[in-house]
Amino acid sequence: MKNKRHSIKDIAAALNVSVTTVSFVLNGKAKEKRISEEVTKKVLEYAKSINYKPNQLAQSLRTGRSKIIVVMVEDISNYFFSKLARIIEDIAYDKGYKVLFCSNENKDERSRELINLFRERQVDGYIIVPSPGIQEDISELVTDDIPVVLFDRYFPEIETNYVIIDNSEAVHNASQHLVDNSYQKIGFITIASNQTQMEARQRGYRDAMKENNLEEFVLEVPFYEKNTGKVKTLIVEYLSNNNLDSIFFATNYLTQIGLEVIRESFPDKINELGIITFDDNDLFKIYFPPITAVSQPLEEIGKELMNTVLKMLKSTPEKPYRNQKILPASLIKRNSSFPNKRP
Amino acid sequence: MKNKRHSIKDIAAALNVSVTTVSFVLNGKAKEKRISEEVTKKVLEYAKSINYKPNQLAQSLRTGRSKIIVVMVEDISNYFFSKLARIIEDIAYDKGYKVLFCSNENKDERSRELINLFRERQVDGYIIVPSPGIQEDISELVTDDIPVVLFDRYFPEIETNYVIIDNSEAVHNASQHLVDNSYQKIGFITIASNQTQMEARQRGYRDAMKENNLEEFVLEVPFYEKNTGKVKTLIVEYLSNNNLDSIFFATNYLTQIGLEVIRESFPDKINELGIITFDDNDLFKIYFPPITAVSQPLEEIGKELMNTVLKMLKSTPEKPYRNQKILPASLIKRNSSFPNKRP
DNA sequence: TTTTTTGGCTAAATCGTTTTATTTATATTC
DNA sequence: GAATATAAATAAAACGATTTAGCCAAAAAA
Repeated sequence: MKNKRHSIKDIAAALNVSVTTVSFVLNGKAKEKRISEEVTKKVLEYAKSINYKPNQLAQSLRTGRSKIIVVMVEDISNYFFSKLARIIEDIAYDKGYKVLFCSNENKDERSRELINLFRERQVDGYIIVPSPGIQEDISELVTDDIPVVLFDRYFPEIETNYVIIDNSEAVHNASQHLVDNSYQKIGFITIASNQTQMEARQRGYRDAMKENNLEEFVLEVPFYEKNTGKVKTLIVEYLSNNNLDSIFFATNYLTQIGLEVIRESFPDKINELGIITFDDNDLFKIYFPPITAVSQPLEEIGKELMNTVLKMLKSTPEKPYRNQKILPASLIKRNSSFPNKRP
Repeated sequence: MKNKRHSIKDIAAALNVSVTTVSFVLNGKAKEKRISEEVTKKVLEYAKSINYKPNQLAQSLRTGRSKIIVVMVEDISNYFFSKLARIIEDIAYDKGYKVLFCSNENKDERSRELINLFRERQVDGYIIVPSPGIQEDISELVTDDIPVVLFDRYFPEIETNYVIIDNSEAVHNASQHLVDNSYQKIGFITIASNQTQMEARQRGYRDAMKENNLEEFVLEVPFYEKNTGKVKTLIVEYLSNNNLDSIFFATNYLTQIGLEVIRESFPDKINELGIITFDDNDLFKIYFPPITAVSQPLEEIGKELMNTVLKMLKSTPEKPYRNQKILPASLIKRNSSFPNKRP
């Protein structure tokens, strides 16, 4: 019962026409290449009847296009990235592309490895959350005219397409929201990093504090410690030393650790501390208290990313498609940032 | 500066040897094919010097192997699946395979579409969370000797490899844990489905109730309603009509909705109702109260899955590799299932 | 010396497409 | 009637590898 796969050759043989003719017809070039209607019809019907599907590998080998797009994120198991992956996946399959997801763990070495791996495979385009030090590798892709779109963060010093959100604006607004709700000693817990998105977030916080003549309390924890123990200790100290009335967590990851710390070391504070987190999560909505979050427009980001790659694929080196998009984030206000609505 | 990619032909030309020779050497067949040490060395060195990387597409076209494995899950943005994806990704890249993730949304139509898509691409192996009605398509893969491993659930009626966990045992234990902590009116909220894993979970609950002479309270909500509204209503009714002292949620997805319902409609109950959920989530640990969860051994599942596919790839149709693995799940006991430790 | 073996290497077919250049037959123009 | 134009189709090269079958010279065996 093993029905062998059919090739264009089989069709040609069966119909007594040449492989070329079949190929032309199947690629919709019948008219242009002046294949008679009669033959065209015959080929199409037969192809359909045997359920012919072209061998994509052969096609790719010949055309140099693989119809595969790589999405490289920091960690695919992260809520933000996995939700986005799902959206990108849908759009891509819709357009006849497949998507390879991979995680670079924000490490340059791994990013490089992955990019090389994919270049061997002649992947058509890249959507990348760049780790801090891979400007050069990205530049190389760009000069080789391979479509790349960065997101979440970017390199101001190199000319690339990117889709990001207005981090500083988002944090600024959210900080102001805390102020408006009469919080006065607002802490900001972030990661020590000079990546654009983290700098922008911190800037947003600092600006808001300055505007309101409030003291700034910033805690920078070292970048992605594997064991969260150290980070926890730092947060405990920080919370003990500063008598804050509210905290802004600059990433989802920190929020999780932060909440854990609060639960373990300051359990009674959970219902009075104002809390805002960057990046939403389904569960924040049902937390006690529900947690106010800066929410990135996932749908829009996904669409914009895919659109950009697809347009780049269609553009020529002479007339490259340029798109540097900054989308606004929204603040989802929940109880955790209203003193009067607690818990 | 665009350094064109090198082909085997370039090497051959540069060294004045044949393409065949180069290929033999690069595939480690120098000895076997009696290529002199001198030539072997020359080729290897040159290949290295120009950083030669074979074109995988051409290789795949010729050999029929693509070094790609597909992982098809219900929804990649789901916590359980995305965590697992991350683990599988690591193992695969380590072994020289790439992984294509995709989501079938538990729909047969989509599963079929995806499988066909990938067969065109001559993907080497499949790891699949099967939607309810695709036995035939799976069977077809099996009879065509394409490696498939099912997981999370399986089809008892067809002979396939699979990696699952002992769902009934896990739920049975967890239910007993509730009983041991003096809960008496234990509800079980699940999805109306005859998939193996859901049936097993319900069986585990019912058996435990019977053994303890406790009444069974099962709520089956319709399968994956897109808008959660209906499900919420059902849960509200169910909770109002039965004066339960504890609830067992059969999936992560239901837990989220359930907690939302409790938060909205029975906010004071959150601190007395016993709660257990199937599938853990990072945030359950820091919930108020922290939620007891049945936790699947992600690492192990991932390893087992990849191992199985890889072994199947190495086996012959005459001597197929068989592996039907049932792994135990563990119960992570947190406050939500101890009346005396609340909240 | 002739035949056989073996060591070292390579030509050419193949995988399944796409695409360029060419052929053949018929119709049109001068 | 010869030259040209057009329609319809095809042969063959190419993409970049792997693999089968075979060549040739030197060494070993007869």
